[in-house]
Amino acid sequence: MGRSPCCEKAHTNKGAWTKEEDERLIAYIKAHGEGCWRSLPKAAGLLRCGKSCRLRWINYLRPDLKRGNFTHDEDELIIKLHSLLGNKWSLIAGRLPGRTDNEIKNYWNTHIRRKLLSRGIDPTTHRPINGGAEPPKETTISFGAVKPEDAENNNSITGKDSEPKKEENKEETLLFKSEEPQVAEACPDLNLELRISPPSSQETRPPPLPLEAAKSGGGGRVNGLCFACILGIPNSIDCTCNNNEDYSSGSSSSN
DNA sequence: AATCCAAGCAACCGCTCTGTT
DNA sequence: AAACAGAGCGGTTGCTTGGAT
Repeated sequence: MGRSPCCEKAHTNKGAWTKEEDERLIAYIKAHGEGCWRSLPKAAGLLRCGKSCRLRWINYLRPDLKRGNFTHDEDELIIKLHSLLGNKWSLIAGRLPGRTDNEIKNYWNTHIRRKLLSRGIDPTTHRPINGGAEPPKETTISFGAVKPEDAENNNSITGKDSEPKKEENKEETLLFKSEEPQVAEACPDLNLELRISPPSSQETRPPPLPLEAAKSGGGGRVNGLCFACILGIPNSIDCTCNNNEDYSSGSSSSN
């Protein structure tokens, strides 16, 4: 479609990053912020594509990255979120502070997939591998902090598979027929009527690690917050606590 | 000790989405 | 409304490393 390339490939390095490149990138971002990725390489004196710089920063150089092994709790949370969201790695990563989408995606493909298979669970459908073919049941997942009036609006989308379409205007209620009745089986403690908000910037993230909440299920509370609020889904119909105001005030800046 | 193979991870590629003109 | 540019996402690739033979 005649799109101009994101960079001039002939004069860009590829492959593994050198320490010097890392240092240049870190120094530049510390001094100027993340800004415009397209122009960053030139400004920083890097012979790299802007996309490459962005990826390197986000996946490896960012100071708030946790790195290291995933804990058992993180494993379980990833599984539950994946059963709800599918391969929406960035959304899943948004609920795991210090983890990147790429990291989670790799971890899923290398560890969790196998783990689920060994449990006799299909990692794609979260359904028992030998399980029967139950008819799809309707599941509601909502994205974004839905305003009451919006919730009333009929802007629900009905789809067929478990992969809800991307959020629209960050406020969209998705109603889809899940082919995954097994979600309830795999996670009987999860309230499937969830509203998932898009991941926001680090400052506006929900409180870290909603692990206890995930473990305790939809009804569980951590620090007085219900699971919906901990997932960054204030004002949802699933909210069972009274922290909506606190929450929305701190996480209103959307991306 | 050398070779082979599989697993893990970093990085790339192509596509889609979103904002701007 | 259409075209364009930039950013972000998900799938895939390929290199590195560690264990097995």
